[in-house]
Amino acid sequence: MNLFILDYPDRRPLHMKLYNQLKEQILTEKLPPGAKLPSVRQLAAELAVSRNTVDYAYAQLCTEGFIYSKSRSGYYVSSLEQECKVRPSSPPVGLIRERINAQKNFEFDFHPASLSPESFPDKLWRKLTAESLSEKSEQFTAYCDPQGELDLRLQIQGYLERFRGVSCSPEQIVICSGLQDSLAVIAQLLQAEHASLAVENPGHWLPGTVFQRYAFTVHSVPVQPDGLDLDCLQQTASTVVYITPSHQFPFGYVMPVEKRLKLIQWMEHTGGVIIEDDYDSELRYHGKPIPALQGLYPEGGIIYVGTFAKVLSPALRVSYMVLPDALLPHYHQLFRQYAPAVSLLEQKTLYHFMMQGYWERHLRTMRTRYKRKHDALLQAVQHYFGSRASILGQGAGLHIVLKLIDCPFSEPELIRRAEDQLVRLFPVSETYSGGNPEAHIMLGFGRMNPEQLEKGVARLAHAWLDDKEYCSPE
Amino acid sequence: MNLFILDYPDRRPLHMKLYNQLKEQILTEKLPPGAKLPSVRQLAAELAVSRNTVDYAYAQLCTEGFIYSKSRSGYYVSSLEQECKVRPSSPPVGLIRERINAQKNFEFDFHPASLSPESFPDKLWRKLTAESLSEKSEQFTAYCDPQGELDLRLQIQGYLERFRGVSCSPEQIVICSGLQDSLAVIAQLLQAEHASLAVENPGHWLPGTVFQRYAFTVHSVPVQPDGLDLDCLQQTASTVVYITPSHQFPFGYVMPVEKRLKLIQWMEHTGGVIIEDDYDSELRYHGKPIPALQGLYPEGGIIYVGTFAKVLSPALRVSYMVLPDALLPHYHQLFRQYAPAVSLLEQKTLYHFMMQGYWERHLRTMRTRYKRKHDALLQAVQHYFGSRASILGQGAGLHIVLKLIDCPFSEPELIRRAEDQLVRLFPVSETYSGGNPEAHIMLGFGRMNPEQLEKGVARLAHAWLDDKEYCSPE
DNA sequence: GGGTATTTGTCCGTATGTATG
DNA sequence: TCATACATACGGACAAATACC
Repeated sequence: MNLFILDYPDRRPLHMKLYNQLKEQILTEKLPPGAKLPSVRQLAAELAVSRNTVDYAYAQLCTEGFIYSKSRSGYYVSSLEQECKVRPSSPPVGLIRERINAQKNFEFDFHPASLSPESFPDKLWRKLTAESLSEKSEQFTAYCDPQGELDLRLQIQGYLERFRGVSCSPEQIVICSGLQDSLAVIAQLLQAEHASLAVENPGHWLPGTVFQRYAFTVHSVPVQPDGLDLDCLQQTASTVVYITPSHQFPFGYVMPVEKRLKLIQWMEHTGGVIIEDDYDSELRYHGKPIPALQGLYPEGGIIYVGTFAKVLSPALRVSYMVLPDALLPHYHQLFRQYAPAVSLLEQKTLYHFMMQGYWERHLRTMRTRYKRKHDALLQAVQHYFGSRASILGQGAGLHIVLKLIDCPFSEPELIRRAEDQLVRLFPVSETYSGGNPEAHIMLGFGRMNPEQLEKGVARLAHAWLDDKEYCSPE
Repeated sequence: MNLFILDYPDRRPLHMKLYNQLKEQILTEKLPPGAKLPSVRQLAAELAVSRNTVDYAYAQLCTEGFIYSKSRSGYYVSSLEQECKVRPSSPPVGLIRERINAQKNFEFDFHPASLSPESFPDKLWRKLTAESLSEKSEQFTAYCDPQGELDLRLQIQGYLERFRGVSCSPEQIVICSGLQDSLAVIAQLLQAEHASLAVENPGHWLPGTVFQRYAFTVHSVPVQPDGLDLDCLQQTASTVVYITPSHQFPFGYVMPVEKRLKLIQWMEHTGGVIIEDDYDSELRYHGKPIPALQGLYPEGGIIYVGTFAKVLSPALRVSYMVLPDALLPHYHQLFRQYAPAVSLLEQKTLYHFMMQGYWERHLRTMRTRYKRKHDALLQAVQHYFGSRASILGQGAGLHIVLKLIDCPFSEPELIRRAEDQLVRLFPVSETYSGGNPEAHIMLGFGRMNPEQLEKGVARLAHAWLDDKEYCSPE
């Protein structure tokens, strides 16, 4: 008789333990095909459990095909020609974990796109996920709208109209899994009629990379404090341009209305396309929020791209874009048969989040929270650096840019010195197409609280401004 | 059996809805005095609610004297006096349901990739999501591993090794949001060294489309009953080939071992790459499961692609691929800075699902469930079509292919006639690069239950085999 | 070899613990 | 705190299959 042990310490239920042990014995052919299992009563008595417990385990094995029941006779092991080959167990695993853990333990992390660690509404999200799962769960057994759920698109449309001045219909909205997904769709959409993209320099590295992989030629166009250099843009003869007009990345410049209108003129004359990335427009800490470029010319030609990554969660992978009406037929032609990039569950949960008003509430909460952090960082920089540094891109988003005055160190050296003080920084140079000409440093303030920000800046001042080296670099 | 409907939108608790409906039926004597009510278990299972819910309703009716319980026997309707006959109003409940059913035109849906509507484990998923959200929710405020969470990749690695004969390390695994995502990554990975892709004809339309957008030349290679025509493959001079060797789409051919080895030889000689799509390999209903091609040559050159869409949910958007070691450096170079395509929450939940053994259990349950449907469909086809049709691709997956013998109708005509009978079909022609030469029809059996399948096939026979038209088409 | 006692699968109602809101 | 709902445990009742006399 086989021995089963059920009373080992484990929080799993009895019937599951029994199920697992039986399955194991069947798979290893200790219970060979055709073998008769002990009767429900016998085994229940032997193990001192209820008959139903055994019954449940048997029933599960039955529905899964391991055993079959002959009524009023007994349970027997099926002859399964199945995958039961017991292969040699997997190779050593712990090594990979070590590699990950080997990373430096920083005390201060100025990541430019990290959010406040405690800010994700996990309990609320759990509740809303439960709601999403309990309604019409059969939806999860079929393919869904490749453009994204209509309910969610309606919510986003309303939000964009009320808060961002974006004018569109829900049919123009496409749910994406992040900027790279949006850009890939856009590149495929445009590649029939366009072949070159202009991007900001400095600017986000991603758009150029994505479009290059779709065989676009990518031109870097310098950015001035009022935004993209339009003369340069014209010289490149690009017909598509990617811009961040409301909060230029990484320097935070805002493109004034005159320039916006000129850009739209350029678009009209060249038949070009503007990709407007409004990535952190929600976060402005003083002054009026800048309405989206798209609202100035909703007739077409502008593709608006937005995300939930900066205010809600970057790990949830939900973003959206607004396509001009003229592009919709081609979009449907190319992507009608595709599947959406974002899980239906996530979409439904986000819909509930927005529909019940939590999104706008969360947005307000985050804005005041980040404003506190933002102000604390500015004050700390002012205090520790004074006239030795100037600040760019303040008043919005999740990071500022520090420009060191008369700095003797290169960017790598600055970062190395900060790391020695267990401070993590992120290079601006990667946003340049041709190196970081000046000593610019990005300081993200999302992750740390005001006290940490203050201490972090103190560490940086110590790392960089040690008077001896600073005043007399050799 | 009386029918109770509990899931109409109403905030009242389930047991109260049930109580009201039961009382209604007793008062109207649809349940006459002395009638035995369905057992607690039976009714609970039928309504898909907890036994306690039914129990509460019964208990309430008991204390109010509508029914009485004979212990260890069942519940019975009491013989009521006359006084309670006053029941004028009946709530207008079913109207909403009607509207929903009204917009659904088709009575029978043979979608080839739809799953069993009730099969998604929504309650379990809710529990596991709750677990995922309560542990380390600060992870949701930062960007995560673009390759996918290591824990999840470990689970997938173990599963692939034990069940599919795929031999790899977790570092080779990449979590993707579906086939198109996997293919896009692969195309970018290969575009530096390769320029042409061979696909099966007939076969899935997606791979060719995706690779074309990455500037690949796509060659269609005919498929024979033992798989891809290797001579044709060689003539195309392609260096990358996409195949479904375990269950060729859509015809279900299995590539025998000899041909697999020849294909590997081809790969070695040409330095080519094989993309093996194992999309529904989990679902085999008789005969030996076919181990993955990758296991025959784990040294490299084969990219293995798998998905959770066919067994768990197509709406959840999670799939995975296994890259050869040699491609990993290039992969990291291209994608290290990207964000993952799949939400962290979904990844964590799926990890818990696999880690706690639910995945393998679910898989077995689904296998037996779909086997029942598969067998029912085959039997129905045999019964209604007999020698007028032959069946391809049986014994696996979620669909079969029907080949009509001496059929006078074209594929569009067949589909139109089926639609007249409110039966929804999906064309095979889209899988051909040059039209559907014969009267092939895909019949997906995932969505319907055995009874529906039987009726659906009867409708098809009626639509197509009406003897007058069949024997003498004008 | 046919009736009978026993075994066995399969149903039943019930009680308690726990998660959630 | 309380109601709701589900998961997990329990032992009793019955009819069909089986073993035994």
